Amino acid sequence: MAILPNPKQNHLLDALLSTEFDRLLTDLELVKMALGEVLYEPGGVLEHVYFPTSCIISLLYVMENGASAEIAVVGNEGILGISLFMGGETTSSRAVVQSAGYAYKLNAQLLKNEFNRAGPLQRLLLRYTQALITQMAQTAVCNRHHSVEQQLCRWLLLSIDRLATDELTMTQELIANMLGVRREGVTEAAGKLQRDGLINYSRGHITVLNRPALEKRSCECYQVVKTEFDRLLPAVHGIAK
Amino acid sequence: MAILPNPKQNHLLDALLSTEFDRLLTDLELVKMALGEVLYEPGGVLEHVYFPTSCIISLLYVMENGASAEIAVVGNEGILGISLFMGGETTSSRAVVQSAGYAYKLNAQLLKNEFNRAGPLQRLLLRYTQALITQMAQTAVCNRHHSVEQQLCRWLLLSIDRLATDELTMTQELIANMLGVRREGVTEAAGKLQRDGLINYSRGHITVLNRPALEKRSCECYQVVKTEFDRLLPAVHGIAK
DNA sequence: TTTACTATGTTGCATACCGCACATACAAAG
DNA sequence: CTTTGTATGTGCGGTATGCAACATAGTAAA
Repeated sequence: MAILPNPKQNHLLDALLSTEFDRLLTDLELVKMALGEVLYEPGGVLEHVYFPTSCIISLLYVMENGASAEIAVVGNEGILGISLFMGGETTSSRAVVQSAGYAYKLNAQLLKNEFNRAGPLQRLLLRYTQALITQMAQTAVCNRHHSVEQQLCRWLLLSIDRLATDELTMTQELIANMLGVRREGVTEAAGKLQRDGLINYSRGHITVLNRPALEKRSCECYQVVKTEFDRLLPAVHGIAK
Repeated sequence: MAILPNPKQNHLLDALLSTEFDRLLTDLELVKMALGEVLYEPGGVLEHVYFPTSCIISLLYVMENGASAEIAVVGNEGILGISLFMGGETTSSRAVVQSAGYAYKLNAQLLKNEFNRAGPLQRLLLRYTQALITQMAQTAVCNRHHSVEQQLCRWLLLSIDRLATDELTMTQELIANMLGVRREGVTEAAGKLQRDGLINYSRGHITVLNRPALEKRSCECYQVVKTEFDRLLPAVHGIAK
């Protein structure tokens, strides 16, 4: 069950050329990520970046009045800390562990050095950033136009895509915070999905039972994001040339 | 009144070192941008990038059902076509001229070559992209939590910041498309702002009369975006070292 | 001046979501 | 087994916005 953690479980690390990978390998530190752990606060200085293998990180913005909204999620397909190499120096949103698991931590300066070689790793990270931009843009659209149910479907799909399993550990309360809606709204939408046999949940454990049906009930946003990630970041396995 | 167009009116071009600027100068082509002109369609191949000097470009996503939402705006502080150097090759959203004016057009390959030198221009473009990401993220938050009036204020402020003037040529119908709300909603919000003396409008011409008051009525999103642009892209004037 | 068009104003109704209050049900700890 | 806490279910009123239909008013062309 518990798979032995391995840096190659992160798609970006997996896509590196062996020379680049070897340069970083000794500095990659395996860390356990606990649910709810806050990795970055807005405005903080970036000391490390994280390559998730089996956890999911939420990027969220918390407003002055305390209300929040998720901007994007990062899982084993990506890296947390893009503003490091984009030049921001500081983080721009809060990063919270949404699903517990493992990640590899890397010193910020080391990644920056590698990025500045302007080689395959740089190109790979920029492509990933482009995919992340698509996810953010689609989140904006989704927030404007789609119902809570549609957004919940999108959110569940994006989450299970980033885990090996069809099961999530996540209360409705937390999902509501992510989506920036009321908990009751999530309860209602989730209740419908459960009655229709698409999902099953109980006290913080959600299981997706009928994935195709969930995709149908979701808005187009899920497919747009997924397609763009697949296009920009195909499973390249060490051939990021 | 009509200022002679000059590439240096674009802040990114203005921030370049003279050696870089000189390499590009002869290939910069001044183009007139007409209101409503569509520069990119999603999925299209990028043949040119644009450096606006006196126009504003809207990046918008149009959904399957025809509804739309603005993702970000690009004016003389930026460049249209970031996915070129981010590695996407194709554009990911529709780009429409929101306010007529001028821009400098540049062959995509030339910019790509310059970007790949991994020098000051690359760092500048990445910083700009980071600022654009902030704008998109904030749009997502704003769409979730703020009223039409607040969003209208934000939108007006972001727009006039990107022009030299306090006047915009823009019907309420078009603003509604950008914000992804009903035209009536804009009419109502704009009517209130006019009654309170903050703006003046008539048949597609909007004048901002009381900018500080507009900032007060806006949500925090405007300041967040503005602060981040100012932080990442101070007026450097040829010292992007 | 008249006509036609486009932009803006207004009203009525439907609905999705919010905020609040509280009921229920499951689960872990004593 | 009981207690306690957390997760989920439900109902009620309020509000913002959506959808639709139509009125008015500038502007420009005939």
